[in-house]
Amino acid sequence: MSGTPESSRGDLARARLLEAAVQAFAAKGFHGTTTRDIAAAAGMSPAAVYVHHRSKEELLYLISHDGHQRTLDLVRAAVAAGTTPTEQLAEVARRFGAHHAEGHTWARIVNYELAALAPGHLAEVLELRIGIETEVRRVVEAGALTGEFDVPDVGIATTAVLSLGIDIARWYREDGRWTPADIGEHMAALALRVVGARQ
Amino acid sequence: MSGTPESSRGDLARARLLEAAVQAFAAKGFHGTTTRDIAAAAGMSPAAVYVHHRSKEELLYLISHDGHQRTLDLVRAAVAAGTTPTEQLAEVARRFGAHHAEGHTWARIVNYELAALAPGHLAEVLELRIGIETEVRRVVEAGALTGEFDVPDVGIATTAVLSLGIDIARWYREDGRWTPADIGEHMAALALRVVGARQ
DNA sequence: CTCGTTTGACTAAGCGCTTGCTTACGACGT
DNA sequence: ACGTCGTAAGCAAGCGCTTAGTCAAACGAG
Repeated sequence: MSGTPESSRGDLARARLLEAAVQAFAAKGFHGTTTRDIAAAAGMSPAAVYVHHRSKEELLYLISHDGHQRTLDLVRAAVAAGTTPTEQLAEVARRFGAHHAEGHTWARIVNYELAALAPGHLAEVLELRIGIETEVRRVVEAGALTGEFDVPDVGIATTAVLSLGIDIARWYREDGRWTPADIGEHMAALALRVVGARQ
Repeated sequence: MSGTPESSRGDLARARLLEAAVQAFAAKGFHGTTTRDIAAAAGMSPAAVYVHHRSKEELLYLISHDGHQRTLDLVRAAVAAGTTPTEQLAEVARRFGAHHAEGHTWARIVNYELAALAPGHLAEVLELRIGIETEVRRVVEAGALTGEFDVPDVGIATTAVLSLGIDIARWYREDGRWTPADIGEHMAALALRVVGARQ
């Protein structure tokens, strides 16, 4: 019991290393990053990584799991914030898009470094991904059922909405001319067009 | 002057190594792949890689450059195959989508391994990417001008069309329920919705 | 309050292994 | 006999991770 559990000396160092790993993995990929890179970016010696984390892969897992969990929570909150499928889909796309622009750094890791996860960790993360996809699919299905949407193929429409959001992590630049909020608005409009929503 | 230039012994080995590199880079990423992986997949010794190619990075460059060039050619041909922006955009999305599904393996490398290219090679490849984007943007702009399309933002619409195609490389599985041709058809329809084309 | 002891954060050094790539040298078709 | 194609062996560098130990802060007995 030494002070608040969030701000102990060790926890701070752990978070600093994690943030350094996020930047490095996003810029150079998991395999392109060395543990010495991470340590240097955190202003510590190479051995410090192993004081606070079990392995380089564990750092990736922590980033990936946390990123997926937060995204799943965000999507569920967006669905809960609307009453009709149209409202729900727009809100999901808006928040999902803004989230991926704002957090494009970790989003790159979350979406493009899955292959570097250990089998057990990958399985855990894939379940969260299925959860995210399922949430979106349900909204699309509901809209198709009420006739609000016109979707030739629910799977393609779901994938397309997710694609538009995920791919933001690939093309987004902070010095570009759109803010995350702008992108969220555009994504909401695009998602409604993709599902053929009645205007 | 020894036989056809395409089928000499050396050229065959070169192509075999290149194909092995495509499979390996796509599965494990550039930095996750070793030159021994590539040699083994081509059924040769580790040193054989360097008989036919200058470096591991050169293999990536050859794959990336060729992939981009073929995509640019494909987009230009698709534009030339239509007369109105609506026809042109549908054809671009159709061929672009089918191409990315059919060639999802190299498409992963082409779109997600840019950071591993040497600076000079990267610059060359980025110019081809700009060419591809420009072709699509011109069609979107033309449609907006004729009133066939309803686009609040040309940049976002262009990016969205490209996103839908590029992201196929991430999610496409050969054992899924859509063929590349199916995906091409869906992409054509989705692209028209994205730009608000009059039906 | 004092002072030896404990605890946790951190590092210098380095271990065993793998990496991209090179060198020296055979094998084989023409 | 010659040039092309290929390999066995290995080098220097870099990799993930470990070990042994330093140091400052926290602690508890007297």
